[in-house]
Amino acid sequence: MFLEQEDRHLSAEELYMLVKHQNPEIGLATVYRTLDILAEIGVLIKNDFGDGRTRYEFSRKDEHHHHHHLICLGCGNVSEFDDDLLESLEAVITKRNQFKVMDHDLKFYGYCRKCEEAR
Amino acid sequence: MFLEQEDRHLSAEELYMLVKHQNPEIGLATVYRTLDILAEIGVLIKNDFGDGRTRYEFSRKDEHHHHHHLICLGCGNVSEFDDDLLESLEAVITKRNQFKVMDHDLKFYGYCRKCEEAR
DNA sequence: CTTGCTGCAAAACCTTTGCAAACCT
DNA sequence: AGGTTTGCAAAGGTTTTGCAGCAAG
Repeated sequence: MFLEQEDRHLSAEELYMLVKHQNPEIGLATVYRTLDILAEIGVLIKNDFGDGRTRYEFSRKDEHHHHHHLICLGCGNVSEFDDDLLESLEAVITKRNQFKVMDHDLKFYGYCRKCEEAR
Repeated sequence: MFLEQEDRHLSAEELYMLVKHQNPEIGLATVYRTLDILAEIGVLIKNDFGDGRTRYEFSRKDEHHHHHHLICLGCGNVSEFDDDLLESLEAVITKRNQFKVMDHDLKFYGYCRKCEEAR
């Protein structure tokens, strides 16, 4: 399976449709199974943007700590955003809440330029 | 319906079980319908902690901006965490990414004291 | 020949919906 | 009566699983 085609945040169904063009007899289950494996070995990252389906993106190993997402409430498009400041926050939390932070997930919901103009 | 009983992050199913004790003939659909209404009028907040079900918590109007969550990877327990610093980040994002931020959602995954000790 | 991958269909899971019965006022 | 709310069962949407068949070593 070669899903090098896209660099975005696609759902299993969307990937299925794409892959089906190259390989019409593939099954949706195989896509899910492959995606699961790729996520497990760290090639992909699973994301939940609240639209009821899991979305996958490539994990870039040059990122020491992953980026965050800007989710447009108008068109649903997802863009990315880098920021370091949560790292220091984790230390504060660990001390203050007796909670050993392993990972974090930050999402911003709002409107992209196009959708904001259209409002 | 009186779900004053709990102050945590419960799922519809869990609330259903609780309410059923007082009122055994209630249906799960009614719980969902009521929860939807309460969320719509702002009494409850819907949360998605990645365990496949929506979890509800009371919205406290004394919070100008809502808190964030610490989710234990061991026992699944959810605790809360307050921090102001995302407010200023929103301004940066708006300028830098041409993205009008309406809301944000920050979650930390890790281990609570008990689970961390048990590891 | 044995092991692992595949596709298909069915199941699982959470949530929503249709509808008739029950409940107000 | 008229309108609303209910419970039940069925449907919905996404993801997982069982299993027989195919492929590969």
